[in-house]
Amino acid sequence: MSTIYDVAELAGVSAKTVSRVLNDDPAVKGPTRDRVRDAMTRLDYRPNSQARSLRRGDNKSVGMLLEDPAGGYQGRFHHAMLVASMETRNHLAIELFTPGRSDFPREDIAHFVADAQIKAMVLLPPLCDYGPLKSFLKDQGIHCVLISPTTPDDHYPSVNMDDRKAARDVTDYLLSLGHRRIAHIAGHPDHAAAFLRRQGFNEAFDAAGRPRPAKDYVAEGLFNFKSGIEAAEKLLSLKERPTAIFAANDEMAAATCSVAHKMGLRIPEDLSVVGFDDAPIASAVWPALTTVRQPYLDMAKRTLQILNAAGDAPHRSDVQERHIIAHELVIRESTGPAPAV
Amino acid sequence: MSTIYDVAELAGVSAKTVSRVLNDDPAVKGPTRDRVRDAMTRLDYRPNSQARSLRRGDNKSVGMLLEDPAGGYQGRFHHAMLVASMETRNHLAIELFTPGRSDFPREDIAHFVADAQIKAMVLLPPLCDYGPLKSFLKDQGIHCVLISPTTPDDHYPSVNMDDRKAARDVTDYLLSLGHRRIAHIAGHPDHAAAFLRRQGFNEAFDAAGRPRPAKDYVAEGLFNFKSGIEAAEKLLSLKERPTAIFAANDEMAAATCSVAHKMGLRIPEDLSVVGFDDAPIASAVWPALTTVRQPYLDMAKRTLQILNAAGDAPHRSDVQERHIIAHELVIRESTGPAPAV
DNA sequence: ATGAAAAATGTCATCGATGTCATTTTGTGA
DNA sequence: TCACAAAATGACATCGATGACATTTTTCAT
Repeated sequence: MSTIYDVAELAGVSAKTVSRVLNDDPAVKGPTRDRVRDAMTRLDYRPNSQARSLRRGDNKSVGMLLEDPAGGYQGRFHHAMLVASMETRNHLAIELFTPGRSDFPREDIAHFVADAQIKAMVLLPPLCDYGPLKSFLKDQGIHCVLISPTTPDDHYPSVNMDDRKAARDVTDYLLSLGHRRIAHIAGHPDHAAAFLRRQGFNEAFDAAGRPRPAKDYVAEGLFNFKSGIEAAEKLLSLKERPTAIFAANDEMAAATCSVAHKMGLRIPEDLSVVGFDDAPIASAVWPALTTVRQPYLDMAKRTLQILNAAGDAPHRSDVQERHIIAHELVIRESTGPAPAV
Repeated sequence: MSTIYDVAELAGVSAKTVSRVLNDDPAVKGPTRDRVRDAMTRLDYRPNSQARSLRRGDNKSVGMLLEDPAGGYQGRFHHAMLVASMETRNHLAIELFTPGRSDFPREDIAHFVADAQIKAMVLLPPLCDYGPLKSFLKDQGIHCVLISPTTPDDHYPSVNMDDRKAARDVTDYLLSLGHRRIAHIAGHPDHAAAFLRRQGFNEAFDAAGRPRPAKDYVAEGLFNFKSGIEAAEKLLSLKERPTAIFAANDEMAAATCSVAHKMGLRIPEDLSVVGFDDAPIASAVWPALTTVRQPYLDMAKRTLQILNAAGDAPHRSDVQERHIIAHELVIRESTGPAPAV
């Protein structure tokens, strides 16, 4: 590997001048700059990032604690962060957080932060609501961004999507298709998102000046396939059978489709189904699900913007910084006009 | 952040001595060592890893190129690598490889390697068989380990599981349960693993001194659910219906279960089904699938062992280094004794 | 008790880049 | 043409750790 000195020698300048070229210092002009550039190319020179950040004292690594880097929400957000950090040239360091093991692996985390020279940390649900972890990081003076936390935090900014609004959009859409008998399969009661989605669902009726669906039109699910099956069976065997079902996530929506098919109902002719998340399963099932796309990539990009900008202005702890990223209603084949009565 | 000098001052020794304690140099003894240790604790000192590897010139970062860090095989291996690298205290750096974009992102990869100070790279299928990438890395002098490559490489060691043997184990097991009409759903013809699994399947019959299954007992699949459905439908409508089906992966095995159920066959009473991979779907379906567990974690551990040992002895290019990691047959509820005729 | 070997610790330079400040070169107006 | 400010470049110290080598302290045989 060639160093800045090799380049300097080849270009016939001092190392400092090479450094200036590297950092786009406007002081270096014309022919000198070109000679240096040329030498860098010829030697296939790459700056040593360790030496660089040792001297500068700064650091571009962003850390992320994950329980399951490959699965579900975390997996999809992880992917988005990787894409986003390629663009911003941030380095993303992943650490597994295994809550099972010992009470709270402070030592591991401290080690991780020091070892990977972490500048800041990204916390996803449910970790972003885990008090001991947050206060530990606060003590260590580590900046964080929280992704869709249940409770906002005074010290750290958060990046969210608007679950309530998204659920309302879904419901508005179903209403606009002429549906009047619209049921909801709610998510796990421990998740704030489940609550907000249900709220948005109800709100749409209020705004449209229609009565909210009867109590038996809202079934309790747990965000998984199995609970979706049970909820759908309950809803679809009501004497006033709904013409549309909005499930709080795609897995339960897929379960709903499967129950409907078993009962001989056609989708979307007899029943419209909407999911939430735009998880892989949403396009894998037939018919492909109408759903809400979680704006993972935009959330990841914003997260990095926040982190890269941090330090420019000190954080004001009297302002809660909540970033709301726009979602998108993805209309596929599982929804259609309400059946004629 | 405190430095080695702060510790030295507090302990009343020189920085070098602190360094010695850090590196477990046996030269430092008794009270001195204790004083230093104590000072480190009091200051919550963490060595600066950048300074350290700048000086040492070595580096513990292991790079991994992934197309989809969250999905399928790559996602599971990624997870295993994260677990394994926590133990060995290696840092794992992930870079997305998006073959779609431009012909071949040499510049991105070179940048990644330099920027993350990569010591070595781990390549998964199908990247580990991608010639241009491998020769590029060779030119850059980067050490690699290939995971389950289709064709072994003279320059780089590989870590594999024995697909042939595993398939044979599955088939032996089915034979031992008394099954005689055993069918196979093969995998995607482009994958070496598909070929090897089919080979192992056949071999079991040879070894048992039985005739190999008729040609129509081997259906061609593509490793996905849909192709599994079609293959299973074909196999289960043969007049001599098989009593056991060994699918080359779990998705196709799950598809087989679903077809069997639709036809009113009970599993395992009427039909035994075996998958391969022990993917999440294997335990998600009912009944849970008997399958072969890919030894992801052991493979990941071995990979890091190889990389951490590399450099101790130079690589001999006349020896192909192939590491075979033991798999495991996971017996669940989808297999049982052959039905009485 | 004494000297030499062994053990413990310290000094200084160094890894590759960049900040500070000094020096050289260039450009400008009289 | 010359003085002098401005622009371009360079010399040197530095970030935090460790290697090479020097120095001090201990140990032990005689």
